[in-house]
Amino acid sequence: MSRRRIGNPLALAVLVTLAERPMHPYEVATTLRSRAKHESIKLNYGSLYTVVNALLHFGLIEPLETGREGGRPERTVYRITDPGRLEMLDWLGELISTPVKEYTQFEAGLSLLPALPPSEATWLLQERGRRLEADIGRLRAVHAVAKEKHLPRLFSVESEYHLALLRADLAFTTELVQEIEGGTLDGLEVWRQLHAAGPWSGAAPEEQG
Amino acid sequence: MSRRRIGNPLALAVLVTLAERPMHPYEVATTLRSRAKHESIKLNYGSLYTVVNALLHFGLIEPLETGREGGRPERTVYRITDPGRLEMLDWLGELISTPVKEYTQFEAGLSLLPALPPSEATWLLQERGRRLEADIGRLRAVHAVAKEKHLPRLFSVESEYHLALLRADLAFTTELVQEIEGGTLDGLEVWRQLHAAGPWSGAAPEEQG
DNA sequence: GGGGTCATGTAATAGGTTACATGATTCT
DNA sequence: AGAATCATGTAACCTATTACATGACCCC
Repeated sequence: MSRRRIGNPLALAVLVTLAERPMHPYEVATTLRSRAKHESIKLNYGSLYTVVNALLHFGLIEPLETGREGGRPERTVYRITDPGRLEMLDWLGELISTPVKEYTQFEAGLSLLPALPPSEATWLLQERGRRLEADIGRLRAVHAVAKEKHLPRLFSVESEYHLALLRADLAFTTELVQEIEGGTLDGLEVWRQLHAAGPWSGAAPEEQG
Repeated sequence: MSRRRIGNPLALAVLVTLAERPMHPYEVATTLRSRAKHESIKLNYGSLYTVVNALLHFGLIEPLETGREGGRPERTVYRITDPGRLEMLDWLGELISTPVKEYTQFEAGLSLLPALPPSEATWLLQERGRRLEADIGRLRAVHAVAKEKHLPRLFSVESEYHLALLRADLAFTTELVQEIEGGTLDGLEVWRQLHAAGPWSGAAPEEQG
């Protein structure tokens, strides 16, 4: 996100789509939408023309032809350039080959967990478990439909990856709840005491650095 | 991130730290740093005073006392307010209880995978596998040290969660490589043909929407 | 004739990061 | 003597999202 001239993931999606064949921006958007790319990539179609202009500015795409039909606004068909193709390969390659720390909401929450009383934490974690189960159920249903339609798995690997992560998340959550409830979590006593003497009482917990 | 008046995770970290005891901003930062919270929460200490001002503005914290020692800049000790405590509980509760779609880099990459030739994809995935193994190794080493120091596991749940995700990621990646190399991935033929007839040839792949 | 979609674009705003600025104190 | 740390703050900047604006075409 730092040294790459354009960081918006929509730009990569546009590049990939134009690598397939030249299109005008709106068609790129409908293509991406029809393939439900917004479910696996954080896309904001409102930024479409901004992004297209940026790609144009850096020479990653170029206008192929521009015409109008009837009284509709003039539309420009763009194609990907050689530098654009390079950028796409490099960018996509990086996404695939290089794991980066992602800072998930839950990880942040867990690292602040001691600030909640154990009983409330337990309840919240159980709630999370239920929601994860529901999410998993929905995703599996989607996969079942995809299978019925004989869509090759190649085109839903991202969804299977997501499912794998959800399962790992659920397993972790369930186990954590059990450890708290079963009293086997190391540190549980400290945690209880922290909240026993009044609301998050003045006593400072031990330093961990 | 939308309806919450302050969305910056640093603000939550500040609230939690001040819930423990009143401090001046700089001390909050050193506390967070010493506990290595930046490893599990995306914190930008450069935004510290901006965030503190925002918290103050919305009445989530308030100045307790303000003094100066020697010729140093005057420093203000803040404490959390009742609304601040509420906000903290609500926010933290949401992070724990409610799974949200996170849009990881890898998932984005996977959803665009067909744009890469299978051979290159395989190589990139293998590279990812190696890096994940290294990451996992490092994390396990950290955990071993923590165990030696007898730090209660309660204070490293976030790290164990992260480890669980890394493992799931690695398992998925390894399996995907095997399916491509073993030729058992459904859609592999389409994929090969897509790239056989020239560079990401003009042939449009089937619609999937 | 009215609502939705086709199709493009821009201006304002929001949100956060970076860089800069200051100056004393403490460590080496 | 010089570097690092203590301690605070602000202004500029960047990036992206939101909202607005326009107008023709198509279906019911």
